[in-house]
Amino acid sequence: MDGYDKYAHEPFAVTVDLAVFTIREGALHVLLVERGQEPYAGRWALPGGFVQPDESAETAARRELAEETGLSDVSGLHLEQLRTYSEPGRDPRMRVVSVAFTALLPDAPEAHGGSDAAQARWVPYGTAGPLAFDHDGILADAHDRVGAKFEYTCLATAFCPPEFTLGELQQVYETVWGTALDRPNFRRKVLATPGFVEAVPGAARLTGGRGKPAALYRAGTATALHPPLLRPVREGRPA
Amino acid sequence: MDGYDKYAHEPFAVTVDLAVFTIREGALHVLLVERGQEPYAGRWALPGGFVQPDESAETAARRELAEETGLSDVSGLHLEQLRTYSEPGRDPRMRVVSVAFTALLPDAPEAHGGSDAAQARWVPYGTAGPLAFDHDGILADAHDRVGAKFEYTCLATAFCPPEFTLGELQQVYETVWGTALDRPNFRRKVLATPGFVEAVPGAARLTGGRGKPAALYRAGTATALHPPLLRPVREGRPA
DNA sequence: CCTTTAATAGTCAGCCCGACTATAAAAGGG
DNA sequence: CCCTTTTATAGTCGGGCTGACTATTAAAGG
Repeated sequence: MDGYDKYAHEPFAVTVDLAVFTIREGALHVLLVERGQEPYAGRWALPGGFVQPDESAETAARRELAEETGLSDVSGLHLEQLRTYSEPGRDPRMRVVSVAFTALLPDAPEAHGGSDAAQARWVPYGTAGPLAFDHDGILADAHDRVGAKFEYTCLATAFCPPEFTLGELQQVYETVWGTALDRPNFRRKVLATPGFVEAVPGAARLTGGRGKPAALYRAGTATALHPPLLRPVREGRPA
Repeated sequence: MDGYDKYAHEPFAVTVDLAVFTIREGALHVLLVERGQEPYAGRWALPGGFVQPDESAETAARRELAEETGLSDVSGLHLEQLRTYSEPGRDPRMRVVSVAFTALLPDAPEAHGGSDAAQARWVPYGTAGPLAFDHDGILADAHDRVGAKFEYTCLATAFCPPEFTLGELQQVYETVWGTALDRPNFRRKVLATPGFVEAVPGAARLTGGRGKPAALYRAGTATALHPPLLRPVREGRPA
């Protein structure tokens, strides 16, 4: 970081890009916006925007998250820096360095237009055509990261409402990993991990579906999973 | 990434900062440079520099790595993006966004001055006083990341020379984790993981120390560790 | 030649986990 | 009202990984 006298080149624009995930009807969805201008006019893209002079990338990301989702309070949502994308040609207009973030939402509020003219929409993961810029790569990296963190953190509860059943938590894992899990074993593992979930004192849900009503749980205080909850190895076809 | 008409603010300077680790005489060392100018004149700092207009942050990081270590070929070294630091006040002179990287070196070539005027030096991890800027935090984050990745990747071989003994590999783990490991169990685990290490055909080292000569191994082709090699839980005092 | 040192081999019990079966408690249909 | 369906929850059993530990081998040094 010495040698500031070298500062004799064009400066950079710094943006944030957001990969915002939620689960709707048992399927993983991503928040996308439709671009109205060139380049990539009409293509879908990750929401994002410029970092303002007085804010950090994290602050900018949370501000964009609030704007694009229309939620009034995004302070409790999981927001995590993914990595920074800085290839020289990634934006044809100018030199843009983008700090990518991943966010996880429990329920899916209908995306509203936000302050920008662009329309924001929830799209099932994998169904959107090629995205603008290098956003396909960013989105894939974000999905990989979330899947990997599910193994050794309690992150999955970020997809759940404040109170949830173990069946719902298991569906979150199955949706993100794309794998079926054994219900008794999943239950045993979650309950055996101290601080992962804690039982809600005197309640059990019944009205919802048919079948025995499930007990309700809240997210616990733990953040890491020791030992980890490894996803099953798919040995059918080694990818 | 829409709304480029908003681009009506001061631009950012983009730099890379490097946390370069190596192991010398059984102790973890970090590459640091001494600052010659204000601010933080005389303080130690992580090596780094500006990203040039025609290069990505990764390219800039590898270029800086070559300059600061004096190595002619850094193409095979492990270099990994850590995260980006963008707090508005982190550099008192101007708005600087820094992409931090972590690098791992097998042997420790004596640090030479590099192209900059600043002197580069290997310093035992933890012994350097408060570093310049927010580099203490970056260095701590890098150390955490390396320790965590040792659990579920084959990254530890990046600290080893091309051919090494299992005892040396174990010392790498013990140095980074700061924990003692059981030798037979470590050996069993490493050899049971396919692709972690592969035996060198017909060689055994003898001249070095007294005791039975150890077999030599090379880094394998595997990159991930399934199941992971978890570091022992220190239950003496819960940090 | 004996001791020291370090690598390697082997043993054994406990725990976690995958696979599986059994029971409980609701809804729905005849 | 009973019986089936559905889902949650409890329990079992064997294999594999792991921590703790002991034994053997092969060198160096006095």
